[in-house]
Order: sequence, then structure tokens, then C-alpha cells
Amino acid sequence: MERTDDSAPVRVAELATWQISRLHRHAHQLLADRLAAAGFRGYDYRLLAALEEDGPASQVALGQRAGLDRSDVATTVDRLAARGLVRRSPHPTDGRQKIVELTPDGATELESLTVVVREVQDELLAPLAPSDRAEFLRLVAALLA
Amino acid sequence: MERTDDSAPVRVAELATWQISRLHRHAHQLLADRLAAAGFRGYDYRLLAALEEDGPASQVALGQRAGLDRSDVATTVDRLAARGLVRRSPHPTDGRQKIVELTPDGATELESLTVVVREVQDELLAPLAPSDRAEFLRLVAALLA
DNA sequence: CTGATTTCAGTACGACTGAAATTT
DNA sequence: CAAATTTCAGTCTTACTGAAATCA
Repeated sequence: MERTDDSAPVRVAELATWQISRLHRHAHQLLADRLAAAGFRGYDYRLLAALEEDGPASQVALGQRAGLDRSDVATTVDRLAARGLVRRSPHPTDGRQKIVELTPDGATELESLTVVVREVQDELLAPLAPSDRAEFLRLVAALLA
Repeated sequence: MERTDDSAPVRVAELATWQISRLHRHAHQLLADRLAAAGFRGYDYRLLAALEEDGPASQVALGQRAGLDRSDVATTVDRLAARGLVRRSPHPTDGRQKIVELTPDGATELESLTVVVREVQDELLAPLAPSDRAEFLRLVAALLA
């Protein structure tokens, strides 16, 4: 019987999927808690950031950029528009589309959220030496490629 | 103004929290899809594996081992007991506790699930060279420490 | 009475689906 | 007609909370 290196019993707690899951929960909670303290949820930040980075867009395009489902874009835009942070206007020529754009208030709000998000990144990666941080991000990117 | 290396605008898509989130979804889907094909969900596998690894336990202890909330242990044990994969019996002396243990059927089922889970691990880490896999797991563990 | 254990009902967020309405 | 866009209502898993019931 051929046995490879990993023939030893694999405990659930040591599985890569499980470790990644724990890391995700850790990272997600750091971020979600800080966003919630500012009155936002994850979808809100993602959408606002996508709008700032790539400018106004239709809701379909926005969803692709922010990683949100078409359906969740609608409700997230609703929520943010009610707070005056984004504006939803009809597309000038295509009556099907609605173009979403950041308002000045939204841009201001996003600025302070960005500070928070960067702090979370630093806090998350703090246990690693600077060289290890880059290495970690490289490996994660490789796994996702 | 002092500027560190990361003074460049940080795109959401490049944030560590976001990359980790994507990696988690990738890993989670690989696992969840395979488990679902076998008729199980994540909670089921975690609970079964915890029972095999550390033996029978009260539901509180089991929850700590499997990373499940007290409340979710109850419903998960219900689900597995209905399929005859675990047995719930009263603690011999402490009337508050219920001891959960793996049945022979449960052990058999877990064996085939374990094969699936190992395949998922391999598939997940496949993009990395063997030395990089160990490095990756080391870095993840460091982040969680 | 206090504390531990289990259980139930309900909430929350993120992610997703199907179908309808509108317009191209 | 088909295809694209938005919107609505609903589902699903994971994770969690509060309160009741039982028992030590």
C-alpha cells in the first residue's frame, strides 16, 4: 500500500478548509464589528468602495464589481440611497438600466470607512512579519488563481 | 507627511479580508458541494468527526470540540440521530447531560466522508507547490494564534 | 437558590433562485 | 420575438441570542 506523507489521521481542527474557515470568521468579525459600529454592513462598504473605485455603473455591473448578487445590489442601493449616500438615476438612453453613483455625502462617509478598513487589515496581519505578510497574500492569490 | 509602503490606494479586491473571504468561499463550496452530494451539511461532518476523534461527549462539550453553538448541536444531533448515525443517551449520573456517541452506521458513513474531505483538501491546495502548502498552513496558523 | 445542560423559537448576514415587469 | 435589467419574494447554511425547562 502506497502511503503519502499525509497518511497520519487528519484532525478536523487541522484541515486546511477548517483553518481557512476560522481565519475567515476572524477576519470577517474584525471588519463587520467595525463597520457595524459605524452603522454599515459588509455589502454597504463593498458597494460604496466599488462605486468610488470605478465610478457610476448600472446595477448589474456594480454587482460584478462589488461581488454582490443582482438581487442584493437592489436592496443595498435602496438602503444606501435612503441615507443619501448613493443616487440612483435612469440611464440616459437605455430605459432598462439605472445608474448608481456616489453622492458627496457617500464619498465623505466612505473616506472614514476606508480608514477603518485599513486599520482592520493591519490588525489582521499584525501577527505576521512584514515579509510573511507579502508571502501570505501571494499564496492566497495563488490558491485563488 | 510620512507615508508607508501601502500608501497607494488599496482596492477592495486586493484587501486581505476580501482575499481571505474569497478563499473561504472557494474552499467552503468545494467541501459543501461534496458533502451535500453525500447528503450532509457542514455541521453534520464536523459533529461526526469530533465524535470519532474524541469519543462520546455531552452536547456542550461536543459543541466546543466541533465549533458549534450549543443550540446548533441540538438540532444537528437530532438530524443525525434520525438517520441512526449518532445515539443520544442520558448521562448515567448527571440527569442534565445527554451523551452523544457515534453508532456503527455513523462510523461507516464518516469513513467515506473522510475520503471526500481529504480529496477536497488536495484539490484546494493543488495550485501550491508542496513546500508552499506547508508554508501557507503555517502562516494561517500564525494569523489565528 | 445558584449554576449547568438542553431545548425551542427566533434573529441576522451573506449568498442565492425564480419569476415578474419593463425596456431594448 | 428574444435578450437585458431591475425588482420582489423567498430559500439556505452558518452563527448566534433569549428564555424556558430540567436537574445537580
